[in-house]
Amino acid sequence: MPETYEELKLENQLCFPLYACAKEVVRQYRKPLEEFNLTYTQYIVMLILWEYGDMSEGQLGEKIHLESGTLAPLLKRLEKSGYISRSREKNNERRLAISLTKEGLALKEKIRQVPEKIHGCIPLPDEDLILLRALLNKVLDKMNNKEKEID
Amino acid sequence: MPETYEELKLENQLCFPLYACAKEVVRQYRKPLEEFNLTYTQYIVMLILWEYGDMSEGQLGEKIHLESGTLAPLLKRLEKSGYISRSREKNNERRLAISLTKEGLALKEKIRQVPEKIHGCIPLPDEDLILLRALLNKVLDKMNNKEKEID
DNA sequence: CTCCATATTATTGCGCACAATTATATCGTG
DNA sequence: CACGATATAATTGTGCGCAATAATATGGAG
Repeated sequence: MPETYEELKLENQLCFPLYACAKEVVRQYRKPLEEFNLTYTQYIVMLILWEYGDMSEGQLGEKIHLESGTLAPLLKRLEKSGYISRSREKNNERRLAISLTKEGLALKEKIRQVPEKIHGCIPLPDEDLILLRALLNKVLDKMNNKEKEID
Repeated sequence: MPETYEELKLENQLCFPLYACAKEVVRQYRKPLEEFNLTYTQYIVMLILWEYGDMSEGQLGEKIHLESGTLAPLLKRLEKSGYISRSREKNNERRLAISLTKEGLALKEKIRQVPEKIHGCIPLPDEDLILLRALLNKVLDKMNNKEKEID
């Protein structure tokens, strides 16, 4: 009986399409974000701040699934770009308060066209996109809950 | 009429769950791959070589969606680990031939348990996983074809 | 109040990712 | 053959991502 190693084939794994797809989508965002001087990850940070308001670095890290090793320098760059300000919280000087600047808030209006542009680049009917999004959100939800159970 | 910026909410976008999910999955792979001295991307390279056989750096790059800027140093590290060898093709010295070593081939047998382990970490019923995989592969397929149309 | 444990962020080191550039080999045309 | 165009890979510079560690602030027990 020949050995086919089915479980190692790319087509039969989730890891590769997820990896490749994520990279492709990030690539699509590069150009439209360029004019705003934002990287993809910085853009996600801005989305979070717009939606949930100012918060500490740690809270931000939880939402975006990033540690301070990545977030700390990234936030410094966002501050340099003028979109956020970094300051210690008065009540607890360990915490770093991340606040939107006036420019950061104003960006929200200017950048609205971007998701629309990207949407046009992803070659799948809307119903498939909705399904895909739902499945991915489901995985994230369950993974988040799993982590909390361990605590 | 209040402005809700629906199109900028995380839940309504594909980009964020895709980004976060991909990161989480890569994270799951880190530990099981550690004992083989492989990173996630190196693991994908090995999967490609096992499935399709030896090829040039450029061909590999097409399959994994990576440029030489990433691939060149990564392949040097894989060579250092003993899993592949790098040599110029006789017929065309511009091309870098990537071949599996004996250790690289042997690894295939040892590593078979890994996908199984990961599968257990992704908290979704099998039918959802199959659907998710199919949707992601569909996006990749269409994006690949789109690129080719441009040429 | 002191001291130790904990919380929070920053730093360092390594590897991935990519754009831009450089280096080298090959190919085609005169 | 010579020379410019193209193909292929390597290098450089910047930023993301993470583990490990360091630095600083807070809180609690005695």
